[in-house]
Amino acid sequence: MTGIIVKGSFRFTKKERIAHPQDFRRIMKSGRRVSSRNFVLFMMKSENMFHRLGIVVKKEIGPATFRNRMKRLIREFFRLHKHQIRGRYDLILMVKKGCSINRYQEAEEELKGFFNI
RNA sequence: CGAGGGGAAACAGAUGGUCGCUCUUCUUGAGUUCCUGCGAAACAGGAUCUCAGGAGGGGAGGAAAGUCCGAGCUCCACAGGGCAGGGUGGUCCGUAAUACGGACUGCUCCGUUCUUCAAAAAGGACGGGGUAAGGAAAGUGCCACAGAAAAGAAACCGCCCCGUGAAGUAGGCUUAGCCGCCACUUCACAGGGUAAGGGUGAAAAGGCGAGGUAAGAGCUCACCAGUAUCCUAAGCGAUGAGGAUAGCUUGGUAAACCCCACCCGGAGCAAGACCAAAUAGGUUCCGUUUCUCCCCCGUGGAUGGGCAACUUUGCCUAUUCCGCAGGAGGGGGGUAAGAAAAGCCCAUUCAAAUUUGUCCCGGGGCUUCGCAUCGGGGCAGAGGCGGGACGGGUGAGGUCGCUUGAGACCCUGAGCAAUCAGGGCCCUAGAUAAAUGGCCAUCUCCAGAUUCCCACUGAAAAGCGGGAUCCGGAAGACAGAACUCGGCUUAUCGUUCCCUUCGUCAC
RNA sequence: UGGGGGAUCGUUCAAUGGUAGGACAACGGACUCUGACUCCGUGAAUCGAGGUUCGACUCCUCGUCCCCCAG
Repeated sequence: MTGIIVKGSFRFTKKERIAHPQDFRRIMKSGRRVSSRNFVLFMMKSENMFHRLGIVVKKEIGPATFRNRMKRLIREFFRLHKHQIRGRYDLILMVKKGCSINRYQEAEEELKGFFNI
C-alpha cells in the first residue's frame, strides 16, 4: 500500500464487472476452481487488459442485508488489491453456505490467501 | 428504588479526513456519424453518440419485511339478465377504498369500592381490557362418554286410579272350623293417568311459593327471569328506561351445510410500448419438378460385434467381523465365467416407399356391351426444391414505463376523535449480477470490566446508589427501496412519558 | 412476481370435531448352541401463538419453515 499508484486506479467501474449470465455460466463451467473456508473462486484467463469480477451470493446464505454486506466487502477487497493480482483474469467469487464473516478484516485475510498477497 | 408486562411519541449516533459506488447538471480533451459554410480535401461551427477526466448537487426504512386487505396505473375481455364461486356482517361517522380507523351500543373478563350477607355468592357505581357482534321461530346435520332421556318430548324406574287373582287383617257365623259381600294391607298380571322425583353431563325442557288433584302438571294465581307486539318520552341510529297485552317458555352449534342483506370481470410493471438482431421447425399461398426404372440420402425391421450398469454360479482366502471353538449360514476381499429388456456406436441384409384417382384421344387383344393394358394430354392429390406471408416457441439485449404524489412540513379553523377545510413553503433515491460502503481521528455512550473514594442499610460478610481512573468494545436491535400509495400484521437496541403487577426499604 | 400444497413418534404414512393408529427403526423378552426370520411387550409425536366450541391434528386468524407450478 505505497502511495505511488496513480490516482483513480482504485475505482471499480462498470466494465470491470461481469454482468451477463452466459459469462457466469462459461467461467464457472470451464474455469479453474479454488475454494477456502467461506469462499469459492472461479478464475479464467481473459482477453481484456484488466481483471473482471463477478460475485455470487445465493439466497440461502442469509437475509438481504447480510448478502449486501458480503458483496460490499468483496468489492472493497477487489478494488484495493486488484493491482497485486498477476495476469489478466475473469474472477467469480461465490460465498459458501454458513458464512459468518462480519468485518472487513476477516474477509481481507481470507481473500488474500487466494492470491498469495 | 429495583424487576416484569402493556401502550404512546421522537431518534435510529454526530463532526472531520481519505479511498470508492450510483443518479443528475455544467465542463475539458480525443474520436465516430450527420448537417451547414461555393464544399472534393483541409479547416470552422452546430447536433448526436462513445471513451478518458474535472467541478457542483442528491442518494434507504419505521418497519423498506410478510404479501393479509384496499386502491391508482397498464393490458385483455365485455349486448342484457341469471346461475355457480368468493368476500363482508351491531350502529353512526371518516376515507379514493377496505377485512382499515374513530366514537357509541350490546356481550364478556379483570380490578377498586358500596349494599345484602356468617361466608360463598348476587346486585349497583367507577376504571381498564377483549369482542368475525345478522338469522337456531325457513330447512338439514351433529351433540362422544356418562345419563331414564341430548330434542316431535316419548320409552324405563317411580307415583296414582280402576279391574282380576292370591295371601293376610279388622270383622261375622252354625266357633276343632267356615265365610270373608262391603272396608284395609301386601304381592302378581292386564288397562290407564302422570311428568313432581331419577344428580349424570359442558348443556336436562322457566324459578320459588300458594291453590288444585286419585297422583300430578303454567292446570290456575302472585312475584321474578326471558320472548314477541304495541304505546310513551330520549337518541341520527344501534339501543337503553317505563308501561300495557299476548302465548305461557322457545337447548347449544352457522370460524357445520345453509338462509338473508350488500359487494366482486380477469391478469399483473416479469403489466405494457418501442428499437435492433439470431436460429431450427409449424401453418398457408405461389412457381417448378416427380409419381416408369435405377442410384444416393434418410426411415424402420432383422442378424452379428463392441461399450456397459448389473446379475448368477464355481473356486480360493481367514491378515480383519458375528462365534469359547468347530461345522453350517451371513458379511468382507480376490479370481474366473455369464449377461435379459431398454440405450449408444459399427458392419451386413431386407422392407415400405406417394409405384395415386378421374376425364378425353389413339393403338392392338377378347364376338358385342364392357373390361384389362400401353402411349399422349387435361384436372385433382401426394412428395421434393425455391420464394413470399402469418402466428407463436427458445435463449438473450437496449430505451421508455420510473417517480409530482389520495406528496411531505408548518400555521389557523371545524370536529370528542378518526379526519376535513384554508393559507404558506419545499421537491425529497431511482438501481437492474442490482447503487448508501471500507479505513482513520475526536466527541459524547456503557450493555463488559480493574482499582479507589463517598453516602445509606447491616454486628459483620455483603447489598445498593453516586463519582473518579484504567483496560476493552462491532455505536451495537430488527433490518436494504425494485411501479406507486393507504391500512393491517410481524420483528426490534437504547432514551423519555403513562398504566399495571411483584419485591425491598422508610414513614 | 403470481398461484398452489404441506408440516403428526427417530423415519414414512393414517385418523366423519369426541381415548392420536399402523409399518420400519430403537429397547427388553421368548424361540435358537449363536445369528437371521418369527412372536410378545415397552417407550416415543399433532410446527409456534391466539380464537370459535362443552371439547380442536381437524374450523378460523397471525407467524416460522419446506416443497411444487407458471413466466
